[in-house]
Amino acid sequence: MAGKTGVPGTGVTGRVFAVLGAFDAGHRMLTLSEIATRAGLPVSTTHRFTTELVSLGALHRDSEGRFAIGRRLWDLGLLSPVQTGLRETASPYLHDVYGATLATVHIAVRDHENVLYIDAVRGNMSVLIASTIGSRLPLHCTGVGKVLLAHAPGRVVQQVLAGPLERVTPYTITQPARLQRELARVRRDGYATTDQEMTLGACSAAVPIAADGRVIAAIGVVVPSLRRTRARMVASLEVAARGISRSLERR
Amino acid sequence: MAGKTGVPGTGVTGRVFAVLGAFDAGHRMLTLSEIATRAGLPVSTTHRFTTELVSLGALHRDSEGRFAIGRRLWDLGLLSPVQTGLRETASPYLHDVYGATLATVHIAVRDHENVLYIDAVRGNMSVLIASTIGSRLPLHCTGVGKVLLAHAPGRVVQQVLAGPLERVTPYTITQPARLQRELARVRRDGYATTDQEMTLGACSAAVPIAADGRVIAAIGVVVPSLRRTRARMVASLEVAARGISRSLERR
DNA sequence: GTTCGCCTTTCCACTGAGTGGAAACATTGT
DNA sequence: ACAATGTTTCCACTCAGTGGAAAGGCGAAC
Repeated sequence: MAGKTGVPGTGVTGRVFAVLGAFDAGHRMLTLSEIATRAGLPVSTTHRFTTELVSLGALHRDSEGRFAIGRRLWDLGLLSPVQTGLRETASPYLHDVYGATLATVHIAVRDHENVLYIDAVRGNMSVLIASTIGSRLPLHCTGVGKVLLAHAPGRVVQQVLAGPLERVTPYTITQPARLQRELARVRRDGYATTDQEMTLGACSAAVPIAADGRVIAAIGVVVPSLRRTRARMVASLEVAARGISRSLERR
Repeated sequence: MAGKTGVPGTGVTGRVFAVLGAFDAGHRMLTLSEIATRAGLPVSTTHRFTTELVSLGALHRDSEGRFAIGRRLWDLGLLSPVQTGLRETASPYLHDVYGATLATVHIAVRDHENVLYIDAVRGNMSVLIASTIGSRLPLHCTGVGKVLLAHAPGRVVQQVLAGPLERVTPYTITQPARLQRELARVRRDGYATTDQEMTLGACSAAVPIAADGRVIAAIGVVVPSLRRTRARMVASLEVAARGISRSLERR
């Protein structure tokens, strides 16, 4: 969450990225000295960098002198390959699921020991929700996270089971053994669910997306309750997941 | 289109961005020497930069040694503020329009003398289409472009009318006077249309999105023909545009 | 198998680009 | 008017960045 304060990184490049790294989801607009503090750099150095970055379009400076990430970086980010193909392919299918369920729909990939949301469709009046596109959440307490973890290499599973399982809500699974059983269930049944394990009042269901026989992503829905709708949700998701897999393979 | 070859930029920062700038929509994966050439830098220098950028997560290197934009930049790009708020707010409304029309739906802002697509919803079996998220197209031959141009500062309009109006298809408007009349019509009627001016076989309709009394974006649809559907398309778009404006204002 | 050509990686002596403390400047609040 | 805080400019020092060259790899051609 917090933006890696300190650690100036070895070269100039590292320091430039320390400046850029001062920005995060909770800090989208920063003043010069805030950047300096958060990046762990002297003000004058920071000033020089920001000035140059602004002239390069990597940063934007508003009329009040505050900085924000610029369009140039937005452009560059969109060229990141892994996501691009997947997102564009999956997007229509996410809408299909949304249309069928009116639930918030997500697609996510695993990024080390986190789930990284790469796209989302949410209605006008959907539930709350912690996840936005680009956000990272723990694997063990989200629907898509459980799916991704269940199909991750053993090494990763070990690491997650070993590292403390953060208790996000009273319902979060924090016992390694229980999580392990849950993961086995996910592999057996082909889908994962959560019940208020990440956000109170929110349940989720998720299924894997395969390509070349490997699970590369997961799609899921978030709803207030799964009581009466679990079967329908899972069915919708499975249809979409198959469609996405098929689209990915013919190219 | 092509990725700014040469121009090493003054400082180290400039050179780093020359490296990153070697990537564009047509060149998402590059080898070391390709980057060096496109960035106008010596190979050894490029090598040093790329190595450092990879370790920072700004670049990704695949198993065959080719480079691509990394996740770190994807993350950063998503923090770019202008788009973020607008995109998230508009997204559900775009789906509404898609649901009502089954046409490809776009939202775009003006970026200098281009239209910059910031989000899109397209169906499984939609028309072709040149625009992807993040792509820039001329203002004078797209629906959203005309809307944005019609409400742009006089200075911008002058510049576009003066600069040669690129003929993209045989139907593209290339006479300044005719474009000017068209813009007046757009302001009067509150919507713009195109008929195969950007892509053969594709027509579009678009309306402005206002915030604080200024036009800040435009949404539009792309369809094979507007003959029988123009009124419905415009109506759907107007409802969505009003909704987006309202959502933007209460915050 | 050998050779050629291209791409990548490592090395290192040189030097100018980057550094950051300090002081001047601007802005805001009391 | 004064203090406090944030921003910008300046400049002497030096260390980080530079890039030519050579070595190492890889694959295609012969």
